[in-house]
Amino acid sequence: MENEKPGARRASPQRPTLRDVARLAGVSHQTVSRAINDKGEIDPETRRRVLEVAQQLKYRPSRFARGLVRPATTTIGLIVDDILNPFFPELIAGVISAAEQRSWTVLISTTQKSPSKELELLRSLAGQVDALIGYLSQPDEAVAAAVEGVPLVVMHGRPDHPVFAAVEIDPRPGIQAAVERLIAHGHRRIGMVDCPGADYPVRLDVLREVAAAQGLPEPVVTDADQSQDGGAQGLSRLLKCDPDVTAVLAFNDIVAMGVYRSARSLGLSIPGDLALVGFDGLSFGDNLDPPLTTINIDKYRMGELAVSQAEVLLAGEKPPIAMLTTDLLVRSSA
Amino acid sequence: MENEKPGARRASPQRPTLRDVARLAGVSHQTVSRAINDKGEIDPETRRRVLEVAQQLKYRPSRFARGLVRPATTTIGLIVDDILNPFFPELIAGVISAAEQRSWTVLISTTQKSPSKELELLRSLAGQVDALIGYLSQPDEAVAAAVEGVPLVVMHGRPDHPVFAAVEIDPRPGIQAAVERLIAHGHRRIGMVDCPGADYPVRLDVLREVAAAQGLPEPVVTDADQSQDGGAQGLSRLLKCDPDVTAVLAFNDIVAMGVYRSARSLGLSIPGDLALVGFDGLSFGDNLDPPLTTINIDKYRMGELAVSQAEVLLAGEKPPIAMLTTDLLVRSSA
DNA sequence: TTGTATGCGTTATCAA
DNA sequence: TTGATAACGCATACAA
Repeated sequence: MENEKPGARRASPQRPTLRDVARLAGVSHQTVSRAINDKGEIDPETRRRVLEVAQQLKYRPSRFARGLVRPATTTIGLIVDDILNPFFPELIAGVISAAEQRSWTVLISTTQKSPSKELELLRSLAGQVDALIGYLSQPDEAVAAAVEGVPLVVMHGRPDHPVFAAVEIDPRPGIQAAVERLIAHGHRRIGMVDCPGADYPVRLDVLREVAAAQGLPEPVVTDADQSQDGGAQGLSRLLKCDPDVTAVLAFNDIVAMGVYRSARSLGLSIPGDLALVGFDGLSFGDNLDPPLTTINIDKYRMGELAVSQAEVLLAGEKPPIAMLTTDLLVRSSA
Repeated sequence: MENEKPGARRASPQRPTLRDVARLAGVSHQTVSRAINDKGEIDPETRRRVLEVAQQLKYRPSRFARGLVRPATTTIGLIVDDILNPFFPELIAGVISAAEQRSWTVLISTTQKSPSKELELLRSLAGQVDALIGYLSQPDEAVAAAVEGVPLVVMHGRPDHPVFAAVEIDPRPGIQAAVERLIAHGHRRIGMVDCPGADYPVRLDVLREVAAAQGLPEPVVTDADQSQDGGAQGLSRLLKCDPDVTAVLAFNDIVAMGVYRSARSLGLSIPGDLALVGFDGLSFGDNLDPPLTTINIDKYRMGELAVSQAEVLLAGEKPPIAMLTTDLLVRSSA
């Protein structure tokens, strides 16, 4: 019996299917499948003909239908704050590389500093992937609700969450080394341009502890926006609070760049008048004048670790927090 | 008739399906579907029960099965050279934003400067997306074979290809403005640290034309690797060729950073002894000392344009090349 | 309110 | 070498 409506039943501009090709080539859809997938058991001539028709129809297999039938390929989603911050590309590179090793594919999205979009993005991505990795800012409960059971690895630096896996940064070794170096250079009054709420364990707390342990006076602190402008304003505020500060720890390298600018306009030389230590170990810090001494994080490794965590999650277990250490990358600003 | 093997038929650790949940909840799979998708026609109580079972089973709908049945969502793949080069994150941001506006999802991959992986990546990605956008280095024929009919937008700067769509950068306005500025500052002998093969239209050619049109002597050129080291070596080679060069155009900002370093070690001040113009308009150039004057490309817009091109391709047409202009971003190095 | 039957586009099995 | 036929997991008419 002939089918009345070959392909006319479908909504207008739809993609051709295996059956469409089959019909036009006068074979069964199964034969087309053989041709497309280069299976052996097929006459070279029919193969050629089928392929020709397929090309003419611009046939392309549906990834959904394939996914349904073929052995599972795992896909992970990665959400970052702001891809323009050089911190993330390195992290992303680590994630991609680790995923590639496992033949996973990764889907990347960014909220571009608009935290309001985070939940929505999380929700939409959660429907498309097997696991998620995120540098997030929304509250854990909201996040948990949004991902609805999809395994999630967080890197946002937060206390332990019951179901998420996490990779965290231990700022202590780096801060310890930085403080020791500052002391060795005669500094005692340390200031910090902080960006509260964005880190855990909290860098400032660690700085205070280390300073206290070394017999230093309580560090002077000012809160700033996580940006160059924030850093610039932060330094002038810091100096207004306490003009005797001779060394500054910036929340991160971006903030540190603001400190450079501010120092320059204040007529302060680095490291002569002011020693400066950044945080993150961004490579471009090496091109600042003078090159920025900074507490380094292995961002690439961080991405790799996140993928490992996701792997464990996917296996149905909850891994312990993956800890990443820090060290001091000595350049010239301190 | 009872089914003998409820779920035992499947390979061991497989994901639960709608039917598994249905069985455990003692309802039909259809009812489960209703509960999961929050359809109205369902008793709140059974809904609750079903959801509970689903959660307990850690049920998550298959994205493939959904994709098969639901109205199509389009996914595009983006391949870049090297996500660590700050040029790309901006471009990526543009792509993501434009895709988001269309409710498309983006799959990002990078070859990390390993061109050999490019074709393989292309092939694998081609199977997972509806269209591709790529900053590629392999020959067009090889690329065409790899993507096998998947619509592709290229940004690698190459002569027109019969089936790919393209977005290209017109370096002329920027170079014109740069040369004029250099002339206004008394420069006549211009050098270029070039990275041949990576651009089209070729920046060097344009520079030559512009210089000639302005009655300047033929620019001195040296070929360099597209990296900081390349830039550093490039400058010393350039100066060895012609010690009278007073102004340099770098192939891009990364190369320009190498020029800075080299100039510093040569005891040359910028812009006093040597005027320097970069290419790309990377934002970090503003933090160099002195801030880098550079020929700017709107990278974000470039990403947006690529998505538009993809959209046209997806509609079955081949769009004309999208041209992106350049301008001079005057900072202080020239 | 709930269940039955059907189809989405592909691959795999098995018979012709 | 080819072609029926049956999954894959889900959603949606339509029937109960």
